[in-house]
Amino acid sequence: MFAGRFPQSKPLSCTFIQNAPIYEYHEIMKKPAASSRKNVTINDIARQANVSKSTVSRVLNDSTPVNEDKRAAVLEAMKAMNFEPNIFARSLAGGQTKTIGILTQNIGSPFYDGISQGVLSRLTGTSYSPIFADGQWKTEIGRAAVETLVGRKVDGLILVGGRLPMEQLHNLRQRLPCITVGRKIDGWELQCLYVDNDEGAFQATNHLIGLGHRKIAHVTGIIDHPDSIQRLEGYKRALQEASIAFDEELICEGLFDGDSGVKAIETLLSRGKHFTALFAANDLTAFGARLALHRQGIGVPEDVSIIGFDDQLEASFATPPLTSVRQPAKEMGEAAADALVKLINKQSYELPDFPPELIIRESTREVK
Amino acid sequence: MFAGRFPQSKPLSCTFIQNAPIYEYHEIMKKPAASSRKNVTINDIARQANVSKSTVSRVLNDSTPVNEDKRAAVLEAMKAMNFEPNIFARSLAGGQTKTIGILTQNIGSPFYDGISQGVLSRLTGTSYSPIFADGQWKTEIGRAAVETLVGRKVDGLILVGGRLPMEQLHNLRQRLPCITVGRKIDGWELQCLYVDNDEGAFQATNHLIGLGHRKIAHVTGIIDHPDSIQRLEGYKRALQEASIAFDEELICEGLFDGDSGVKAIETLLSRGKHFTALFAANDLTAFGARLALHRQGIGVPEDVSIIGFDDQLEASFATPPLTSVRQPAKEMGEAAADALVKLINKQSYELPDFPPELIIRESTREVK
DNA sequence: TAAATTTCTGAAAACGGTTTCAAATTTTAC
DNA sequence: GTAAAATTTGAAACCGTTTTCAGAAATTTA
Repeated sequence: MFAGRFPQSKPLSCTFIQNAPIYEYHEIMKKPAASSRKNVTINDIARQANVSKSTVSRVLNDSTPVNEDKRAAVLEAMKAMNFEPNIFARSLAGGQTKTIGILTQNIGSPFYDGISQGVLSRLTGTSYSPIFADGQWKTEIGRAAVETLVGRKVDGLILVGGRLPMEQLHNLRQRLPCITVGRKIDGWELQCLYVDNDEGAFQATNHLIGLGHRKIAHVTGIIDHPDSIQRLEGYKRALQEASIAFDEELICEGLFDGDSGVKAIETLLSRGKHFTALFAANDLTAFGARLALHRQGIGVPEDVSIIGFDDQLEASFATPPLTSVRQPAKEMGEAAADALVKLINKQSYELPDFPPELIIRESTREVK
Repeated sequence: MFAGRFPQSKPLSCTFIQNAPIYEYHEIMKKPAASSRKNVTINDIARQANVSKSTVSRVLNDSTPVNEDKRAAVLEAMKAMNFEPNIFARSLAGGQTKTIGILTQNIGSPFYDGISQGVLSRLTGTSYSPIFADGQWKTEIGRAAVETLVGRKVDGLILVGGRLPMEQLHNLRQRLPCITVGRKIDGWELQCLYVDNDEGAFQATNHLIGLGHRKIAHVTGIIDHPDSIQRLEGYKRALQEASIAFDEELICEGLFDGDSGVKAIETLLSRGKHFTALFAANDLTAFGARLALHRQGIGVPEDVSIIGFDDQLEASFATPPLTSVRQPAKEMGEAAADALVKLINKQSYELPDFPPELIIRESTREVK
């Protein structure tokens, strides 16, 4: 697949002889004698501590009171023999799998990536391990991905974005604890973490209006993407509240990428529409637009103000630093992970609020 | 699959009584009566197909030839009853877990993120599910993370970056298939995917030299990070080959973030060092430097040329578009996933080569 | 056609835990 | 001091597969 781009100048190949890869560095690290690596089981512990395996199991799970002497003996044996319970045996026997499924939408967006990062970082160190599956923002693929995760008997599910129909979501929720991130679902108030896109777009647009701008262009994201729709809504709402007529010609359809910003500027200029500000559906698009304007000799923010959405890391270091709507992606991921773990363990929890926040930098200023 | 079980158009709940599904109509999705949601097992299939469970298992694994009639009967029964083997039972019984462990270093770097993405996307759709654990570029945490993954009996391991000492790596490799990405390890030629940082830095520096620059500053990454060290090496090597004396004062220590770029410029200016070009350890740092220069009224590329490293998405849309060393992160992740799956299944494979590639844009030009 | 092979197949034993159930022991109540 | 209740405990069943082992059936060979 890399044929064109990455010429395989030095193709290395690996051949197996009698199923054993050939290693060259034997002297460095001797493998612990394979035979003795037999896993320590609950039975070994039971024997060592002179109790039944039921008792060991009870100590392990703290499920039933156990006499203090025996408990101590068991614990000691476990420590001495370096016992580690077999996760698979445990889950087979009906327990939890200590596994959490994450459905991501792997589009390389800093927002969605940030969420995954937050989840991952918060789960590291707990007894839960995350299994990721990718929905690619496609309904069908997402459905299959969820199926995979459920098939792996995850204890809970974090759904990041995605397009699963409500029906399935409700169904899922009946079966196992779920938390959704980046998607607002009525009736799921307690299992839903999201930034109000509409509100963020409203704030952004309103900020421009407050600076005196009246001709505000907007580059949308992928047109049927829920985030795009809501951001467009917020933009419209702000205009309306300020009694500014919505002008179809100031809208350009984009794809959340940099090129969309470039093309949008070209389109707007070719339409001959005058505009003094631009609200882009995300930062990357804003960068593209800023570049295109620069090429046309149009200054930012002297001639045109620009606002992005995401407040990704690079926004602070753009020239000029980009005003943007901050979405606390990583924090949301962390909160989602925390909440799910509590939900699984039937503990009560609260979901913090994640209001969008307008970060004002130097790409916006009062209209000339 | 999902659709089959949970038909959307007509909300149904499915109850199994003596293995025969009985459908009842409900106006709203209702939870399939929890008690009766008994999973279909190999035994049910055996009964239905009138064979022993051993035979079912054989069909399932294609491990031993089975009479064509029976095989057909089994397959039919499996389809009819919508059988799905229990992964945990399978792994307990000694089989594979169909699980792949990924050790990431979650620093939010576009390069390392891209690798994870590539791995994830390539694994989606295969029978393997990825479990992620985060090493945070810390030896101890990484060690614990690997421990977790191994404890989950993953079939193979992808180690992305990280600082595990060689000893442990060799040890690991004895125990299960491993592929490392973004780290070069002698003796692991067949299990190692990396971009030659030294070479990339060399190309970058050399490009500047070719443009006539002689006073080339360099902002390093985190100083003891292997990538940083190698990039600094490449920079030095290029200078040396061009007989340009290495000047300690042109080096600024950074942290791979945007601020490092800003600070570096401040430092260089305060040192009163004259420089006509800057090679930054990564794009983000380059962005920061470009911004700081802009603030000082120093033009890029008119007065100072800048080169970054990573060629992240935003580089193309910076003002001016940033010349950078491309690392095909996602492709590497994909290749790693492919290779590991083959390694696990004892198939032979080849590792493509991933040479760094200098992407020349508009942030570099001939020295005045 | 009988003997020797080769193919299939099912019973039963793992795999490593959890959980039910009833017996054994200790406490409490009267 | 004894009956009743509560607390611990171990034996055994079970979770859903894979795998070994030996027997049955089909095929070859002599």
